[in-house]
Amino acid sequence: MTRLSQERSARRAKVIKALAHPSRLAIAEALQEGEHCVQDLTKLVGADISTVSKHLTVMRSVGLLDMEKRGLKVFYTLRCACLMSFFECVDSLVRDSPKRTSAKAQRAKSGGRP
Amino acid sequence: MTRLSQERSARRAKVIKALAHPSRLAIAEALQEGEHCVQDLTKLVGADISTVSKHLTVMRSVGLLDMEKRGLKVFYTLRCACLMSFFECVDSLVRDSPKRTSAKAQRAKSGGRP
DNA sequence: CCTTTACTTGGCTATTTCGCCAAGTAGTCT
DNA sequence: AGACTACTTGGCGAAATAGCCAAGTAAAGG
Repeated sequence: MTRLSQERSARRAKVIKALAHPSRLAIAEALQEGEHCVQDLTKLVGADISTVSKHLTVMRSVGLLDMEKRGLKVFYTLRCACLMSFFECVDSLVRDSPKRTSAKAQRAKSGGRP
Repeated sequence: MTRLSQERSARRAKVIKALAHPSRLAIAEALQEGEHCVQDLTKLVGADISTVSKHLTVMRSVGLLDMEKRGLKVFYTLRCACLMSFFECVDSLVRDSPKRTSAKAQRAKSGGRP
């Protein structure tokens, strides 16, 4: 692997990691329909507000979100219009994954003597 | 958030987590052009073969990959045809993310008195 | 049967991530 | 100024991840 493609994978991984958490996915989904403040998102995911704030910081730090303070509230918006199609792709995997067996079981299946 | 959408986010997160690592992204990218055996992928990512094998197990366990043993070698293939378009989306974020400042700096910027 | 090749698994430590509580900051309102 | 609301940050223990080495398994070939 070239040095450049290593760096590319590292940069991509940072963004994808920032998405790879149930609460953060729920946040991303909620934000597709428009901006929300931290309070709303906190109710949505049902965790401590400090936890949610840190999730938002993570997502913002990789460029997934924008923030804007208006009065007391901070509104977050999605910067990525293409998430839904990816989620559909992920969901299709979730749907039609065969029950996955361990490599051990796999070996037994293909190589097993009767 | 409903119980059902919590579960959905959890399932999605598992798949996305399995992608959220530089080596695993490199593997996914290599496999888009066709199957590869563990040896090849090990050379590609430049880690111990046991490490690569574990990465492959993770990816397979969430349905991203299929494996097939032929002779001594084990060939892995991608089960997800839609990764490239997602990567392009991620890359666009990587490209045009403004240099992200901390919330502290952000506060100073918008609210600072001259 | 013994060796070699290709891969997986176990076990371990080091690092990272998660989530809460407590404390701090920033606006708003009286 | 003081009180209140909305968020962020620091800190810390618990849990998950990552990587290596060593040991195990499976197929191929002498």
